[in-house]
Amino acid sequence: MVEQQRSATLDAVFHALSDSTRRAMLGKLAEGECSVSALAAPFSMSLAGASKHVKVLEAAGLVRRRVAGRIHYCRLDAARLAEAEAWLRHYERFWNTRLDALESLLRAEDEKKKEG
Amino acid sequence: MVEQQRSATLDAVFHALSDSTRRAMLGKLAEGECSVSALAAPFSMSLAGASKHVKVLEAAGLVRRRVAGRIHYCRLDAARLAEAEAWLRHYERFWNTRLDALESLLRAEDEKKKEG
DNA sequence: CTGTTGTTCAACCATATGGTTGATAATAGC
DNA sequence: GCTATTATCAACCATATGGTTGAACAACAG
Repeated sequence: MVEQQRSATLDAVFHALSDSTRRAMLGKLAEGECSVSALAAPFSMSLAGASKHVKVLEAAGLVRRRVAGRIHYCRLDAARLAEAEAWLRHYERFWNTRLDALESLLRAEDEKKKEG
Repeated sequence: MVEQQRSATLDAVFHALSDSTRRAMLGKLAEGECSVSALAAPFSMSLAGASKHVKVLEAAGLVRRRVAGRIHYCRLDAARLAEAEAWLRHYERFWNTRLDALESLLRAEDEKKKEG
């Protein structure tokens, strides 16, 4: 059940990251806290549309919101990004392992040739 | 234009990763090359359905296919995973920076208290 | 040749997604 | 109080997604 939860989290995080508008928003948030309209500004899109993107990021746990008066300030919460990265890192390890295995295989072949 | 291409690639890769069925398939592929039906086996889903997932992974460049007779062998191509990880790693750096900044801020506050 | 296996394709369905507009609510400034 | 600003909500639209079934096709086994 914990696994399912983690899986659902990864679903949401990766889905949130699969849109370039949202990735750009995260890029801006990496510079610091930001209002929703400031986040929306760079895009030729209605504010309501941008607001939906912010909600997707929020639902994925990538963004947190602080309401001050009529302004909603958003900031990055990188913990979930770290989870996603950890998932990917597992495959990086596999990838390196395979490269290492290939390399030592080639080296062994090389030695054989020299000997023969 | 190169940026747009990279962006489209990330779109596809993150979208491919946003489904737990596809992540599980990648998990199996990490163990080694695998036929489509072997990939489909663990899921209570039609073969045609599973085949669609494989195509999504392939379109994202995460999986490569080798056809031998009637069997389609798939294998992981981790290069695109590495790209996605590189994107995430940028934010990890930001995250660490922020933590470091916070830590030194707290340390400074602490020093002040001691002095005062 | 026949039958079975591995796989894709096409058509279809329900639901999700990314976007719009117009209305609504809350707050700040005059 | 009136108006402009910040943001959400609700309804709607077109398209994408994840799944199904049934048919097709290629290849191996008898």
